[in-house]
Amino acid sequence: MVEPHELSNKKEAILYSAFQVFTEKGYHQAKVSEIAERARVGKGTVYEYFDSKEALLIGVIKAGTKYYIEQLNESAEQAVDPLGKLRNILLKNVTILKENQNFRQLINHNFGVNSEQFHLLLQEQRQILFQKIQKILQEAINQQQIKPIDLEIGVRLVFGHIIAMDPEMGNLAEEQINSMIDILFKGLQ
Amino acid sequence: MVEPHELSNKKEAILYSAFQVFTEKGYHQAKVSEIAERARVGKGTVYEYFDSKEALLIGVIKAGTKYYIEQLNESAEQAVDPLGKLRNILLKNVTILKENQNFRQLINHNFGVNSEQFHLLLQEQRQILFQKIQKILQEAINQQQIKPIDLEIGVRLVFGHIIAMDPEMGNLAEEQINSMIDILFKGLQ
Amino acid sequence: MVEPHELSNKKEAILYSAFQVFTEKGYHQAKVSEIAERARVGKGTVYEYFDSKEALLIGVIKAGTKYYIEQLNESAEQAVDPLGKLRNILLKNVTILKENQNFRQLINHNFGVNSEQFHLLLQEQRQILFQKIQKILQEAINQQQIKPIDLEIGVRLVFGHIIAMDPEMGNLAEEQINSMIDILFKGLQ
Amino acid sequence: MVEPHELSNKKEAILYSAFQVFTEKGYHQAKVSEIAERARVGKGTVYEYFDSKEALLIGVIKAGTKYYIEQLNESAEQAVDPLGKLRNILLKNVTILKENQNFRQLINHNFGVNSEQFHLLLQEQRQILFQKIQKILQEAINQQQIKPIDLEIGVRLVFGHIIAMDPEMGNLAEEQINSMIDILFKGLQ
DNA sequence: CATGAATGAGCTTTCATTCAT
DNA sequence: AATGAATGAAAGCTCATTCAT
Repeated sequence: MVEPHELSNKKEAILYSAFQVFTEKGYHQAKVSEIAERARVGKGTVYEYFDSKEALLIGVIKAGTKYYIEQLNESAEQAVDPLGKLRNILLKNVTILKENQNFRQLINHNFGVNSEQFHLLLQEQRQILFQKIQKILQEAINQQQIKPIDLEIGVRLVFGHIIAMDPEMGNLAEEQINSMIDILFKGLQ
Repeated sequence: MVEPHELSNKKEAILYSAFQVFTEKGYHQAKVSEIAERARVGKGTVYEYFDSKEALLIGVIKAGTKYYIEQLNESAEQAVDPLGKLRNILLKNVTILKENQNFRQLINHNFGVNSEQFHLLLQEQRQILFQKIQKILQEAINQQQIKPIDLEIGVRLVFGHIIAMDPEMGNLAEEQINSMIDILFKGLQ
Repeated sequence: MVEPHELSNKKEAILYSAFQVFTEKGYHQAKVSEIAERARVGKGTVYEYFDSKEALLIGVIKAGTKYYIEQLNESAEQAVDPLGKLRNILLKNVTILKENQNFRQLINHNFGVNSEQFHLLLQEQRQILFQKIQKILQEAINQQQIKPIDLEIGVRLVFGHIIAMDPEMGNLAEEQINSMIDILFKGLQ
Repeated sequence: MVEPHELSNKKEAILYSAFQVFTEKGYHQAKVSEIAERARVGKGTVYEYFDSKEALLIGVIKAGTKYYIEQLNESAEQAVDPLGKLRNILLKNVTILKENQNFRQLINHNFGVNSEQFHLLLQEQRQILFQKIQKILQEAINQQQIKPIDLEIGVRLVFGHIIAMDPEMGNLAEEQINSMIDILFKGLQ
């Protein structure tokens, strides 16, 4: 485990430390002073790199979702046929959430942050994911792996599955996860 | 639209006013003083009826989820066969969320409230809903309307659909909603 | 032990209940509502009999010091010669304070009450005690039991002894108390 | 007279300003905001140096009693024989209390503060004084300046004298004070 | 670039007191 | 005379942010 202050550059140290603190305590309970301490920098230094506590949250979320989407993309690329890609995305998603429950908490526990910017960012990130899924679904339709459906609906169904398999509701066996995906695919065929 | 202070009894006026304010601003941004003002009572009066700001949030959530679950139950009862009930619940859910977007916000915007009690309450309410769905799925299996599946999986799939049809991601036409439900049912058969 | 609410008339019940609560918690920690409850009357009723919380404290102190001084007087009267009276007063004082430690606390714990009236009252009561002592000392001088001293000094010395024998600093054996009085008398002779 | 804000360091300015306000108004009537204002610092700054309002009171008392006991010690050291030391302590005590009536008020007016810590501190300080007196009395006994008495009693008698000579009951002439001390010594011989 | 001492706006909560019944 | 629901002033404390060094 890397400690925040061991990171080479200060901005990253602050970001990582903020990730930890926001995750553990939630935005409102998190203190800038604690973030600074864990990053082993002065409180003022945090403000050299980020305009405000909220900007810090935004930064953390940005870095987090970037990583998340990259991971999903990578795992998608390891399959060739569209349904294989979709299955990989769904499986990987469970893995990421399970291995990194903090990440989930980071977003959920901070949903209460009433900030236009925060919500726009989350929506934006969701859009990126949605477009990826949409593209895969279109391929699947083109290759007649699933019947032609309204893509809006398709994306939502996949997203619903992502939520349905969230380890926060309790862990699922590999087998159960695959069954759930099978049911989705069967419905779509 | 009824104004909070028009409600006959003070407790209800406070509860309703709190609902509005929590919804609009989120828990942390909400001021007890504003809640009191809108309910046209003194700040102290709020504390006559609720022990703390948090107790007020709990009260609001309790009233809200009670209403929500009652509505879903009622609409379920209007069908006789299990899949009909399930369809009704899913349809009604969309209607409730659409008509009452505040309610969604109330829960989402306050998810960040770091309170044991708050999370327990939400979990408890979700359990009630889950048990209802589980019972319906069992009936559907018994009547051979769907194939015998792991109920855990079944409940999650329905829950995933509830999320997938959330009007917050944009409104869906009646037709689209029904197709989504059809896909679910097809997957389960 | 008599409970406050068993007293025949409401004013006394309130007074006694106030005595208990002020004693146990001190003036600032005492709540009018608790005083009312213990006296088994409504909060409003307290205000029928006393203008304010402070007036209630004054009332309690008045009743308490009246009792205290009466007791000292009575015990003084049980001796005939002045020095005997003085010894009795000093002995009785220890007994009262020991048996009724609450009474001490009532005065000490509320010394912080920053009220002109309160301090005047205490001073007034002290004056009454001082005059009694002064009179006895004068008699003792007249009867040549002690040498003629400045009465101001004499009164203070007796008062100092009262404090010196306070059971709050720890209990003294009967024998120790008498030794202390002997030392005082020897000094005065 | 030095104004609090003229003190070189902030902590001292706050301490002195707190001393004034606690003295003038008593603990409960004192507002942290007023203490801050008089020290010409922000309210938050007070909390940088002291954890709470109560910690501030403790700090003030500590500084005050430290000064008080140091003064008494110093004046004791200016005599060689034990009874001389005792006389010096008693005389100095009157001077301190007279010159610094606030100090007395600080302790008396705050006796009502219902805090374990506060009372422990006062008791502790009283013990220090008592031990000093006890040691002197023992020396006096050893040197046969007074007859061998129970030291517990001796200490109390001296303490009673300290109270008896309190300028709050009215000023005493130098001569009167010395007579009072003479009476004590005569009693002890 | 880096710091952390200083700041003060802003919030929840308590409770003496009032007054309509 | 008796009540207690309603009130709102008042105060301690937190912590994001600033800025002089």
